Amino acid sequence: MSQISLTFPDGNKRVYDAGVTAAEVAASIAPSLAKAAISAQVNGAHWDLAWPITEDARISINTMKDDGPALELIRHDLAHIMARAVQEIWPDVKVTIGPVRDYGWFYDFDRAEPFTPEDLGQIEAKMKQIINARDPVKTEVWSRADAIAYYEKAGEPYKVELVNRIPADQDIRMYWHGAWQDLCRGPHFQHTGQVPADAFKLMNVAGAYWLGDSSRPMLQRIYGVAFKNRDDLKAHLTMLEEAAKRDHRKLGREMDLFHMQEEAPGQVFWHPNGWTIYTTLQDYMRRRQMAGGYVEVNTPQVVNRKLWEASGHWEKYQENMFIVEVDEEGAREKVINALKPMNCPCHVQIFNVGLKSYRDLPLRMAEFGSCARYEPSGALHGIMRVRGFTQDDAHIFCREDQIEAETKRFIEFLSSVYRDLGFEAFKIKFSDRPEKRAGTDETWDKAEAALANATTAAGYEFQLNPGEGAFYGPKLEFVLTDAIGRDWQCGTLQVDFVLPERLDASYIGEDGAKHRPVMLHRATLGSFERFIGILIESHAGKLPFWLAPRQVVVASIVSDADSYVAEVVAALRAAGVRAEADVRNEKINYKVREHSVGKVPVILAIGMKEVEERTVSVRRLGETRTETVALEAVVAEMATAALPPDRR
RNA sequence: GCUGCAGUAGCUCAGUGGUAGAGCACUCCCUUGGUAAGGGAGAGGUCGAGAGUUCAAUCCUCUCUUGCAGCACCA
Repeated sequence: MSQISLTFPDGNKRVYDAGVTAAEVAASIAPSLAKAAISAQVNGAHWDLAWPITEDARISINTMKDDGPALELIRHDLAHIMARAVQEIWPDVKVTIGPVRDYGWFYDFDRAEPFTPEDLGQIEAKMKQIINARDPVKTEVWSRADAIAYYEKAGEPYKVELVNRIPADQDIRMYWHGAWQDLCRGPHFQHTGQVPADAFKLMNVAGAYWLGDSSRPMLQRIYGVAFKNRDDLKAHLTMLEEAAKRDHRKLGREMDLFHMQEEAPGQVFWHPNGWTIYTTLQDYMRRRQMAGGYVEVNTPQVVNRKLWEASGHWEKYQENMFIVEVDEEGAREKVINALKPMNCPCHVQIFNVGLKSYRDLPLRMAEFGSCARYEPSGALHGIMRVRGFTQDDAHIFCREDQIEAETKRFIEFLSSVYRDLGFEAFKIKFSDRPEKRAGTDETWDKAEAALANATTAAGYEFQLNPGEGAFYGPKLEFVLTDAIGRDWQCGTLQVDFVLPERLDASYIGEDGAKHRPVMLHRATLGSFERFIGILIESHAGKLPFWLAPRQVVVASIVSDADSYVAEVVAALRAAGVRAEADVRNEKINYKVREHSVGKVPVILAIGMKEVEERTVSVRRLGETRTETVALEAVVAEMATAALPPDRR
């Protein structure tokens, strides 16, 4: 038998017979390691203890102390254990796939009856039985034909399809937990009893299309979470509860920011408090954009279909557009308009008025553009995914050789804005050419390189989203995360070669001839609606002072202080602070509680002592201590705090 | 759009085949109280909309609508 050399993490090498398993390697080092081993890393790959090693390799043995591999095995084994539990309870259920994901796993089943919450309890109980049975896990590599024959006989059509989809150069691995069998690439524990029986929980059931394809059958997906021990599970469940308290839909109601109602699904009724946030943010963005070399425009909401036909939206985007038909007197047929879903075609119309010179480029045309999109009903989500929203949109008309500089300039602009708004970290996703696309490969090469280079030059890394670009050009997405970890695209920058062509935009170059500009679609916040949703969640409603709708509440302790309260409020307002008086016939405890719950950053309490001394008692949100400060000093401090970041 | 679940007072929620209840919020009265809920009284609901079954529907059935979770979508 041939021999192989294995290199350990400390650099030591040892020679083994080819085909030695990771379990045998562990045993050869120490009995204690053999006992503690759960899996191995072989040349970086996560390796089942039972798999043979056939060539020279770097190896390290994993134990339960190695979080990454341990959690991977726990969650992965639980996926199979859950599938087995389901099939033991309902033998006619068809199994499909069950991968590990953040904090746990899911498994998709085909079953005519829906799973109920009671079913989940029953499945959990069965899973614990399977774990306690400590069934051995066995792995074998099979031929494709054998695997297909096996699953056909077993009546598992989804598995047959999965086997057929495994690439030719990959092993087809069959696993058994006791007598129960599943197709899986592994690795797994050695027996089911290695999974902690008290550190997992089945969370919910939801529909999911087979293979993610909406033309395929809908399956039932059961989600579970799992950890190494019960405390970690508890901590996770507590974290979810805390996150729910930060939900912008809940805080929006509690802080009286906005509401939505049946008659206008996916559209926001902004209340005074919420609209204060909105306009404060918009004022800030307007100043930043002016300083950043943009010109601001405004364009129509309702536009005739002819423009949408010319831009291509009528063909590609009609399903998402609100169409407005108007009976015009004397007209042969109805006039058809659409609410604008995007601002770009309108901006090109402004660009097209008069002749543009190369000296005008780059022309950065901004609009707080109110858009309406008929989003699919299931996609709506609070104020984060809506049908009516306002983008902080702009289109940069430039030459191809200006794309890179403009992109870098925008990333720097965006990151400065995000920093001002409290987002130090954000993700950048880079979506490159899709299969169906306009433009030549050469142009795509240039555009993609420009985006990638500009991102790197601005000092950021990006995550590649292969093939996810728009048909008209590649794009960057700037992604922020909500309270429970869902990603939301906020900012974006998209290169567009197509629209200038379709709408015949041109400029006169140095050579005196007409040229086609490139358009960069870009948004910094994305939409005010979504961004404010993120802002609320990331601050748990405790917005920075300059954005807080009510910055200061001046609360009387006794009614004899009322006139001084009014004086304090007036002084604060005169200094540009959003201040309100609370002289209700309530105890100070009550007022403090109510305004603390309402996330007012500063409460100034006023009793007779303050009246006599011309001071105020300052209580800041999140603190229980108070301090007594002279009125003038507080007004000056609050006035400074109320300044937006770009004015400090 | 798809699958599942849900819609009862402003909010959070209980409840029943014989047309409804709690707590908080709201209004009024008492209370002037020093930093997270003082006390009392009162008002408030076409039980999401429509149709059907029934002597009788908030409750059962169907359709629609909105929301929630996930999937799909996301120029």
